[in-house]
Amino acid sequence: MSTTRGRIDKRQAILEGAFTVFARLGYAQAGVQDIAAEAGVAKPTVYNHMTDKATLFRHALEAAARTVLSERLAALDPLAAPGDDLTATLECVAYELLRLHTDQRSCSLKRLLYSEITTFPDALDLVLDSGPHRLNQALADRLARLALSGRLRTTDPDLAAEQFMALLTGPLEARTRMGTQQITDSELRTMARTAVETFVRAWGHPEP
Amino acid sequence: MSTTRGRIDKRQAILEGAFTVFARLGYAQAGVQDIAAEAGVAKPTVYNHMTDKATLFRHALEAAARTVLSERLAALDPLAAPGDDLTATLECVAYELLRLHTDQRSCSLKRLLYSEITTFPDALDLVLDSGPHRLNQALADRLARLALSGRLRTTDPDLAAEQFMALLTGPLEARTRMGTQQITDSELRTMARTAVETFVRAWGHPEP
Amino acid sequence: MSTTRGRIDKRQAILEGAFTVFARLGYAQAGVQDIAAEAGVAKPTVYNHMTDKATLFRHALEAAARTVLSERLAALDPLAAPGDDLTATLECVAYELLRLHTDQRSCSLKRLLYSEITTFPDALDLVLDSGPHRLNQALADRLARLALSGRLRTTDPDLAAEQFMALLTGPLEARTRMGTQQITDSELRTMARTAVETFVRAWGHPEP
Amino acid sequence: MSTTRGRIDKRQAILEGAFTVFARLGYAQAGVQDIAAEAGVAKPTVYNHMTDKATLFRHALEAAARTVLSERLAALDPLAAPGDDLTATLECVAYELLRLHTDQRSCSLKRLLYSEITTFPDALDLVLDSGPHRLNQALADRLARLALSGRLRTTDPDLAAEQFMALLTGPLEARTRMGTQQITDSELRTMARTAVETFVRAWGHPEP
DNA sequence: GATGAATGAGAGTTCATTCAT
DNA sequence: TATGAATGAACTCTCATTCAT
Repeated sequence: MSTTRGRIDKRQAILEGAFTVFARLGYAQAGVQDIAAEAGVAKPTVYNHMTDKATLFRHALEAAARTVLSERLAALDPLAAPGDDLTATLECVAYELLRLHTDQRSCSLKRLLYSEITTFPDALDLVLDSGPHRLNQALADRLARLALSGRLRTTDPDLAAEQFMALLTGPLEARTRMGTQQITDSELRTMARTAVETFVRAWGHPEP
Repeated sequence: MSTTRGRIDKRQAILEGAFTVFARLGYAQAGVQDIAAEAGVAKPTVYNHMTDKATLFRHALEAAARTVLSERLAALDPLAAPGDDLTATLECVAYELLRLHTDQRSCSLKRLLYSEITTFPDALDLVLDSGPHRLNQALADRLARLALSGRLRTTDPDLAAEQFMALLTGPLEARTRMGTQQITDSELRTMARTAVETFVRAWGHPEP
Repeated sequence: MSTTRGRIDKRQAILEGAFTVFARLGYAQAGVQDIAAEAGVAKPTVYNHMTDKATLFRHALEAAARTVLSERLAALDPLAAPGDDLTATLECVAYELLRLHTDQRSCSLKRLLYSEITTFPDALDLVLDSGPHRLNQALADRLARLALSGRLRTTDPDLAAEQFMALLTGPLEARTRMGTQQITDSELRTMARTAVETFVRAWGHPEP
Repeated sequence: MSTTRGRIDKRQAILEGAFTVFARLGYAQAGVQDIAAEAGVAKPTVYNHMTDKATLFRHALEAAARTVLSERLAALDPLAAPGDDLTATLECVAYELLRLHTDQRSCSLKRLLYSEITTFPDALDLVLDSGPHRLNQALADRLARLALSGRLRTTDPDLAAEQFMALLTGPLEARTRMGTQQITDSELRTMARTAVETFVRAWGHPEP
């Protein structure tokens, strides 16, 4: 068992090291050497697990995307049982999503995707399909429930979800200088509040 | 004079060729050879004009960014003299901005920026500062005027501008698969209308 | 015992697999991996039997050389008891030798020797000494007996043997394109007859 | 012109260096590094002239084969105007051929051919066709003339040529240990005399 | 000023060989 | 004993960059 365990650990270490180095240097600049060093193994060991630098890249991307997605999905949980104060719940979710959108891994993943789209057109399928799309859909589901129970007045939950995410993350890009600048937690809360405010103004039920 | 002219032309050809090739292959994959070929000159000629591959990249990026910015600024012109139908004017501007955001050069520029942020931290200053920031500011100016004349009810034109752009371009990313997929013109118009609709609902003056 | 048996079998399998692969790819191109696969064992097992790739090569060569030599020696048997028609006997032996010289293993062995002479100068001692030399000597012995009994008129059986082999195998090289082209059996017979004819004309007793 | 000259010189140096190193180490063991060093140029320069290590090998082989062939053809010249003593002329030619067959380049060429036949099946076409075949044909032509003028009694000059070469070079292989051992000049002369003697005994006109 | 030729440095990939099981 | 996994060393080939023309 320990053998298998060791092998799995090494594979994991390689994938994580690969993502780290790719994120730091970009695909082309990152050397397999560097990745091996980061993972604490020898270069050929990398090739024993992955056939290619390209394959390594794809797998590293996929693993990171999986993690990122599940974190974001988890952030939607509060919407499943919103308290009396819908706006507060939305702000809570919004803040959490913002926080996740600005963390290291998320930014790196986005950057890597953008940079290598042309070289790895198929990487999009690995990441996008199981990424934003699924998140949007999950969010739309929640919003649909809220609409059904009369707490939102949209008839197009997909659109509402899309615009919620747009209002939330759109400003992020400029403020973080495309993910290069950290942003204070309080500013993050403000952004969440602002976005929710506009969202509610546009889609919220005018409670008398 | 013709010599000087030829020199300028060559410089221009090199910059454009560079941007084309960088966009196609990314910074690291693009060879100076390829760029020289694309520009129709010999490799050392490139070095006679630019000291470095890095310098070449920066200049090519800068030139492209200038073009992109001026196009976008021009798209805001209708807002200077909006007709009676504000919504229609906004939709017109929105559509034009969307069109510009989805064209080849814009997408390539964005991709290149994302990919090389870590390698060229200073490229952001060249592009961002004279890019989205200035566009946002110009848009905010227009919106402020509209607010002053009572046609919008915001007191924070910067925020309004930011959210206008967010509602507009946020959905773009998913729909064009990060710029890799073309999008039909009619869909573009729908997106413009949808964004403006929500924007007006949130910020428009409730005309009785 | 079965263990010992299995071990011996494995050793044999490794040696044969090694020769096969070396013959197919050459020493340097042949991977120990390939050899292990051909022999149906794992790579380290090869190293359990042979210390080195080089050692493996030497042993494989030696084994093949032994086989080849014994086959050729056996082909000389008819000369021990030549019938009345000496020419016919010679042709028979000649044909058999030619056949052996053109078979797969012989050609491969020759090729391997030539290719790795510089890398394995000692391989010559393993193969040559117990190869052509011994064959030549055996043939010379037979011819000496024939001379003694008056059926050949040479006084230098070594020379006669050498020239017999030369006349026989010299044309082979060109006709088989250095062993790459198969040759029809009838052509083989013709070549045997032609060589013997000339040999007899030069060395045969002018039977009145 | 000097530029062109320099380029040609370098190309020549590379080809010669390549042949030298390939001969010394074999195709697979020879590093492009080594070849470049031998030629006195940098590694990439080799790649500027030849696309591949394989291409380099082919060209080097071809060049060497051309040289070897022309030398051997020149050795046949005396047969064009044989003096009164045909045997002497034949011995002279035979000796020269032997000498050429035992020189460094010839042996190396043969070794390289044998070693890489499987990897470079087309190399045979480059070398053989313009090699032994043409030599055999040229020799056959000379012998045909001699037969016509009544100084040989063969009716099959091709066969005679083939056997002449066989008698000459067949013993060479064993005596030089496949080209690894030098051979004294006097032994070379003896071998030439012996071969011619047998040849004349078989094909020569029985001068009364 | 523009170019063909040359190069130093370095990348990905493979392989013979060795532990640990 | 036989093997899966790991590694150090080496190799082919590429590229940004610089002379000499």
